[in-house]
Amino acid sequence: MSKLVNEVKSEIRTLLLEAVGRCVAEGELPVEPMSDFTIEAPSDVAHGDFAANLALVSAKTFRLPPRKIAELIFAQLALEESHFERVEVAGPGFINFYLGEKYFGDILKDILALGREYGRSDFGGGKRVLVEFVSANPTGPMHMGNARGGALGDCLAAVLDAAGYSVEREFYINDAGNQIEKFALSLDIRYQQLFKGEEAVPLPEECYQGGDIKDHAAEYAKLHGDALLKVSDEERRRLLAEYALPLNIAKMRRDIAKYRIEYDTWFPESILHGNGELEETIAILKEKGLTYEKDGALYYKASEYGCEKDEVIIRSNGNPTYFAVDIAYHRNKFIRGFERCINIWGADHHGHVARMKGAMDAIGLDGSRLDIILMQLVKLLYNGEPIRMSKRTGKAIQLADLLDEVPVDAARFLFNMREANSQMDFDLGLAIQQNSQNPVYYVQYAHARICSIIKALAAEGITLRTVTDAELALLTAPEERALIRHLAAYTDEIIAAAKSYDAANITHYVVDLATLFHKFYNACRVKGEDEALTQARFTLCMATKQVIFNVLEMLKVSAPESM
RNA sequence: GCGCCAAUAGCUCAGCUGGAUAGAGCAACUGCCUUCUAAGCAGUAGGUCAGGGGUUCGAGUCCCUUUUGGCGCACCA
Repeated sequence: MSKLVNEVKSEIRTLLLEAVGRCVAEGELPVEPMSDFTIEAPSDVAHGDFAANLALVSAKTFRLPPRKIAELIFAQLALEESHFERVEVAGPGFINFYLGEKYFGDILKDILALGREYGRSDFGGGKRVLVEFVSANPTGPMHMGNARGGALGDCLAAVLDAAGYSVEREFYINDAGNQIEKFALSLDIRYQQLFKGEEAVPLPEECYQGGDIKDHAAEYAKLHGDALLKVSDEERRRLLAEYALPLNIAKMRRDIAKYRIEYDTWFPESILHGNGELEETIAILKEKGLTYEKDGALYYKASEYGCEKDEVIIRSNGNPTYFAVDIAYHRNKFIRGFERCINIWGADHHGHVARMKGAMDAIGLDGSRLDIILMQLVKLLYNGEPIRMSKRTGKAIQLADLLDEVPVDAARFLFNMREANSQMDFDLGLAIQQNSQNPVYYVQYAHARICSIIKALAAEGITLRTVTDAELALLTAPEERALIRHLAAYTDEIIAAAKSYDAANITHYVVDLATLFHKFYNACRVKGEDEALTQARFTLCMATKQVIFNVLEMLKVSAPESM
């Protein structure tokens, strides 16, 4: 990782604390504990390369006006041997630090030396983290919500990986329980309808209404005829489900692969029913006195763990509820040794969050190590107009429909433009568009443009050579400095995204990077300048190309050499 | 009724977890290609940060409240 930015920040911290020490020694400031203060890169270049708010936050403890404190500290700052050429007190009491020119060149050298590793850090310290996302119900096709969840989860996992966590991706397959019985029943009805007519065997309200169920039944009938009419209801449903479920799961795997997601684990719910972990989990709750029976059902005392009311975990018919199995599933995750488990859930599950965390506490694990990211549902638009139905199937838009229409690059990128917890419009018209309105093309264009410059240089026999610090110091234009500052911020940006579990930081970062490059491109020429300047700008282009590439590679979006 | 999430330019959204004069893109208008990709750039215009209180050196950001939207309060998942 680049340590330059952090070195500089900690240098500022040291310089400031030493200055405060001298102020105290000379009796200019009282002896008080230091308040926490921040060192940030201001959005406005006129405020220096880094700004410290030390004087502002310590106004209260020092009982002096912030501006006065800043000036006392400023007078005691010793900049000799530091990275800084200038410091000033500004505004209400900020202390602004201006970097010397060598820093900017060092950033570029650092990026080129690190290559694909640039941006990665050990912030996460190798802690094991599990990201579970999509986990679509295998009883039907995946929908738009799964599309958003897939893009968010996969990119978040990538961000955490880059930030130094040991990340695994997991898909939980709900291949047992109530919804599978409903699935089997739905298949059964559709199967019987093929031979007896729809009127003779009506499909109950609570059954899956989708056409895919009909298709499965018809396909089975084509393969095996009416053989199943002779067996028991139970047997017929079991066989139909055993036929159709693997087909659905295989389809999900194909769509997921097409979406460039690679899971480390596909975890079937049925395992928990078979290996005794479900029983163990319930036994733990019982032993702790956290259950009771009522109306023939077994209740878990959720109200003792932050919930409004208690929850059924075993129904009066003897079947465990989804909640019970989910507790066992999350227990399993922690037993596997993950320090943190991150789940991406639809916002309609938010009522489940406190229950799940409370349940982890209840069984003696730590619910605070479970992080739930809630994702608001997606409203699909076409050039501003809401659309609900697929033109082709007349049914709700599926993930597969989306991937037929929208390039994977665009889908992955656009879904990560908004944080999970915001209601999102996804405009198909925009996503398909291959122009500047579409941010993913804007970014890719910047990459292609750099490649084009490199080709143009090569055509004239110019290749990148090692440039000296003095040559890199030629990069003084505001556009060049702004671009380098932004390149320098990348590692911190990934860490910020990892902390907030929000990959949208990164898409915004790379769009801004593309903007800064395009501005540079229009303001400064690379080819045809003085040889040293051409080489310095060539270096800047290569560093920019590397960072755009690193971002796109992390998001699994392609970085085209030409467009 | 109770709870969770949201509200920033005409539209879609940023705003670095409390910092300096609230920023982009789209839409509108004006410019920039005989020179590295115009899928680009520069400029003009656009705001009571939903309303009202509070906290403090300082609030779009934190607290309270009202309004308006989305979602949830099953022996569904």
